[in-house]
Amino acid sequence: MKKKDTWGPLIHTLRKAVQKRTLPSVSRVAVEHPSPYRILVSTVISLRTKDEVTLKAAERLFTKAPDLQTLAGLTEKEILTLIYPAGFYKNKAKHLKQIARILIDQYDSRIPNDQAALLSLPGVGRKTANLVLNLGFGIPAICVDTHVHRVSNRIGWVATQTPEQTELALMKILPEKYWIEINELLVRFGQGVCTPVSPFCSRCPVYDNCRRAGVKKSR
DNA sequence: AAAACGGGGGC
DNA sequence: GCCCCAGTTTT
Repeated sequence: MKKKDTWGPLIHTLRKAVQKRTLPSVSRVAVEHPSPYRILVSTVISLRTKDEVTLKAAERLFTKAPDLQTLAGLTEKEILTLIYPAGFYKNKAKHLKQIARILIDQYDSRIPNDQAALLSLPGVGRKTANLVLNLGFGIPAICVDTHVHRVSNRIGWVATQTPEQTELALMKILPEKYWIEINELLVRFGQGVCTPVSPFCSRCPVYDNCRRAGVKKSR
């Protein structure tokens, strides 16, 4: 006997609230060029960097380095120039070159489709690894960024301190079939409605459950 | 658990 | 000027 799934309607409600927002940068890359290589590279670039900057940096890099071999052939400085001014560009350039080298030497020039292998790469944490699994391979995983962490706690889905705790808590309460879409949905909701300091509470469909954590003023 | 990495854009 | 950005690594 199965309990009725109340998540479907709730997710549908949230989706309507963010309907008009454009996709995050990595999702746009995924839509236009659904290759694990592009997902991985654009996700590394997207770390703490605005969508538009990420998109331009990724496009520039992809024209010079459309695959792992050409990426490994670029110097760190060349990569750095291509992805500037994405934040942390020195670290990212170093990591991208290292990643290309490691994948060519140890993974048969392929992007691995398992979490442990992805996590072993420099500059790749849980959020990046899970996003590559989701968008690159269609494998269910919950990737928790600042938006997902903040929103999940505010609207009362979880009560957690760290992103990893949020990931585990969401895996417990959310049916696996929603794991992929919930990432992008909560990010877009966090960007467009449940923003960090002055959220648009007037547009929020789940206001009644909100803890209003960290909310200074609402709009 | 907290600091460091980091330039650009929004307000 | 201050805050924020689809976080990760180091201390």
